Parts: sequence; structure tokens; C-alpha cells
Amino acid sequence: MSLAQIRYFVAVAEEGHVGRAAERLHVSQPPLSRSIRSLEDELGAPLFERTPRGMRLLPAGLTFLSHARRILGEVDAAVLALSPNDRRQASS
Amino acid sequence: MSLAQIRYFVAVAEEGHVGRAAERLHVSQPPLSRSIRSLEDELGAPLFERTPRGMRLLPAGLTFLSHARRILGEVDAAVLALSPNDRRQASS
DNA sequence: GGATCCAATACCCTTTCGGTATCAGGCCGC
DNA sequence: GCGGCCTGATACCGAAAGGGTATTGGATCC
Repeated sequence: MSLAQIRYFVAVAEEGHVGRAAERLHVSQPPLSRSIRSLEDELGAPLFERTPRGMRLLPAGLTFLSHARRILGEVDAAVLALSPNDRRQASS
Repeated sequence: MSLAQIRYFVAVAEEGHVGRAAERLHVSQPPLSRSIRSLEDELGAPLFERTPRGMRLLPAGLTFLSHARRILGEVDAAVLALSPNDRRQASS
């Protein structure tokens, strides 16, 4: 599992479509599709239901979504904690 | 920044030596050394002071360490949240 | 000053990741 | 029902990343 994978998942969950999420992420659809599938594989549980209209979050997906957002938020916080400081001091 | 990089950083911070951390992580020393360096590069701040005795955490490194642990904890929680359920409890 | 620890670098190879082209299947209009 | 049109999935290929071995550079300790 990678951070990119988590970001991809969130985008797909929010868009409801792999193709639209791909556009938003500036990647093409196939890698995104594969990434989601391999994430489900690693977690051992399907996160989406594939419908002819797009991707529909399953309960497990909903659970993972909140975790995913928290993880990405933490990463963001970590970066912010160091970026503003000119690396001179950080007692945080 | 990748999750592996974050795990590497935590190991080095805890061991105080790249070589020892490498042993613990079951990777060799050079990739680990590079990974830490590229992390510092990306964050725009040195996290360690290189001494002839090993790696010593700088204040920025200490700050990042707590964030790193939280991130890894969240990832762990996300995995645990899905693993126990064998993905069959969704209908009722 | 030579031996000894340490991380950093050079170089190579394997694996991963992203892109293009194409397929497969459900839906809708006709 | 058949053809076009959505959707995601697969095949294949090339570029990039990541890890390994061998080696270097630098500081300490005797």
C-alpha cells in the first residue's frame, strides 16, 4: 500500500468514476483502475461495487475512506510542520 | 514521500545508525541512506545530524518523528479495520 | 599513521508504475 | 433485438524507481 494508492482511492470514492478520478489526478484510467484493484487485493476486501454507471462504495470502502482521509491529513500536517520553519527550529 | 520512506526514517531515528536500521528493516545500508537523504530533500530540511558515531536527530527530525509515528499508526488502524472482517458481513 | 566505524557514492539489475491501444459488458435509442 | 455509447478491465510496452554489491570518504581511536 502506498500513499499514491490511498490518494487514488479517495479520488475514485469522491468522483464515483475511475475515468473522472483519473482526469482529476492527471493520470490515465488504466493505471488507476489497476491501483484500486491491487489495493482491494492487499486489503483482502472489495471496496467498490462496479456498476455500469461507475464505482459505488461498499461498506468496507466507506470505512477505509475515513481512514484514508485521516492518513492523508496526517501526511499533510507532517509536511506543513516542517515546511514553514526554515529548518532552524521545530519544538512543535 | 512514500510509506516505506517514513518507516525507514522511524527505524533510523530509533536505532541512531543507518546500518543497524538497515539490518532491522532487512534492507541494505545504501538504499536506506539514499531514502533518508531524499526524504530530507523533499521536506526541505535536514532531519539528522551525521556524526562519526551515527545519526543524531535534529529538532526538525524530532518533530517529524512524532508525525511519522502517527501516520504509520493510522495506516495500521486502517488495515486492521478491514482485515478482521472477512468482507462477508455486509448484508445485515 | 594505520585500523576501524560510520554514512555516502557509483554502478547495475530487477521491479514497479504510468501510458497507449484494445477489449468486455451493461444500458439506451431506434 | 441491434448498434452506439457509456463504463471499467486487460494486454502490452517503455520509463522510472528501488534495492543490491562494491567501493569511497571522513572522523575517531589506538
